[in-house]
Amino acid sequence: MQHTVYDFNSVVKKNNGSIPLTYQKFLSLVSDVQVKDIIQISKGVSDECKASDYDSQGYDIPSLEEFGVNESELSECKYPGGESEGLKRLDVYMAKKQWVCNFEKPKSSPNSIEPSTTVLSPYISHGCLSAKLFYHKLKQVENGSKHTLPPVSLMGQLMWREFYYTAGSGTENFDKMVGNSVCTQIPWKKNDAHLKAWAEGKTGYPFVDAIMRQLKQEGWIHHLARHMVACFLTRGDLWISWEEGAKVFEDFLLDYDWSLNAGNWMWLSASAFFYKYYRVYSPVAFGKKTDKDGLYIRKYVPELKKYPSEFIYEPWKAPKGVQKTAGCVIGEGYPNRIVDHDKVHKDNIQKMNSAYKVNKEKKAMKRPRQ
DNA sequence: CATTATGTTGCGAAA
DNA sequence: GTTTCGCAACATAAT
Ligand SMILES: Cc1cc2nc3c(=O)[nH]c(=O)nc-3n(C[C@H](O)[C@H](O)[C@H](O)COP(=O)(O)OP(=O)(O)OC[C@H]3O[C@@H](n4cnc5c(N)ncnc54)[C@H](O)[C@@H]3O)c2cc1C
Repeated sequence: MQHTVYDFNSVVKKNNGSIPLTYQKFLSLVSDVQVKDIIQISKGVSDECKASDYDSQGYDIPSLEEFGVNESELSECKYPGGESEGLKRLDVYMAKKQWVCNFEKPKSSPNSIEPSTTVLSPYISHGCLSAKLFYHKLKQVENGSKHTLPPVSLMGQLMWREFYYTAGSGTENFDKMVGNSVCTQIPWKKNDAHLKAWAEGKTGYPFVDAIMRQLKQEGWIHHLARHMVACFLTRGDLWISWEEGAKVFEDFLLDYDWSLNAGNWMWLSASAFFYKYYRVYSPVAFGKKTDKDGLYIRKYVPELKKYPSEFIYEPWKAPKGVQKTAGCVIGEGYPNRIVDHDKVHKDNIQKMNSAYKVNKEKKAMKRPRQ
């Protein structure tokens, strides 16, 4: 039994003992692997395996009340747990043949009010939904029809998961920078005030704050929303270690997964797998592409609800009068920006540049010419 | 060994 | 309005 579609040990073996460092390389390694059918378990627990008190309620999952949680104080549960819910969700999406066959991840929206991707991740991460079952259902839906391809297709998404599992399983200290052979060493700085502002959704950048608040409230945010806030915390704006961000994600993501979280954080911080560090997300421009009027911001940062669309992504630019009319003065009802993106992101590109230089020199030292 | 093609998903100014 | 280029050159895999 395994948690992945492919056996990552044999993938690594096939690659002469080292992990594939690119997605395309990974795909080529698994291209001729026949994925076995899933095992159907239809029977219940057989009688001889049942303890004498099998039917007693003593082994039931404790209720929220027993954990000391007052259910009425919780916000709506958007993604209820369990296998039945996971299978139901899988069925809903697999029934949309057109949608699956046209799926292109980079074109999906990070800030739609309802998720633009499947949100199967919490179920897959918790073992409520088998990655192999997802694989076979997807093959079935794609079969015979024209469809998009990895990396952008829905199947491609599942392959990203396989890719990161392979990398994570074959790399020491994969969830850290130090001692991690695939991770570029970058001199991140500690800044507890900035880290706290980021984690609480109080950076003063409405799009970033909306995403962090959705994460806290609902436990799931879109992949590109993760890009936005991960870039902002690390190489884009705050220059704080990706490990700090990963810890916050671990606390709040319903779909938290050791390999996927660490791997994607390294990607976003241009520490591994992705290297074009001058591609920096703008907290003002990025969200506008898919949500010009900032409806998403208005939902998760309600103090800005009444702002005109012109200023919803950069409320500090609104004249005082407009701020007052909208019922929220910047610096009082909503925080001032903790950094100036236009300035710091340029400085940070320079810092990335020198970090890469140092790394290159170190690598050259380690492997002198034979 | 050197060279070259490729890479999920940036942005903003210039042409 | 659309395409191209700068950021300043990235790493990896293939040849
Ligand atoms: C900084 C950062 C941290 C992340 N941390 C996690 C995490 O802890 N757990 C987690 O499951 N995903 C993580 N992801 C990956 C990705 O964002 C989520 O898997 C995806 O958004 C889940 O939504 P979905 O099920 O609707 O995805 P879909 O687009 O519907 O994809 C289907 C499935 O493919 C897999 N998948 C999709 N995208 C990725 C990806 N980039 N990498 C690996 N597998 C992927 C997931 O299992 C997902 O359920 C992270 C991404 C970033 C940028």
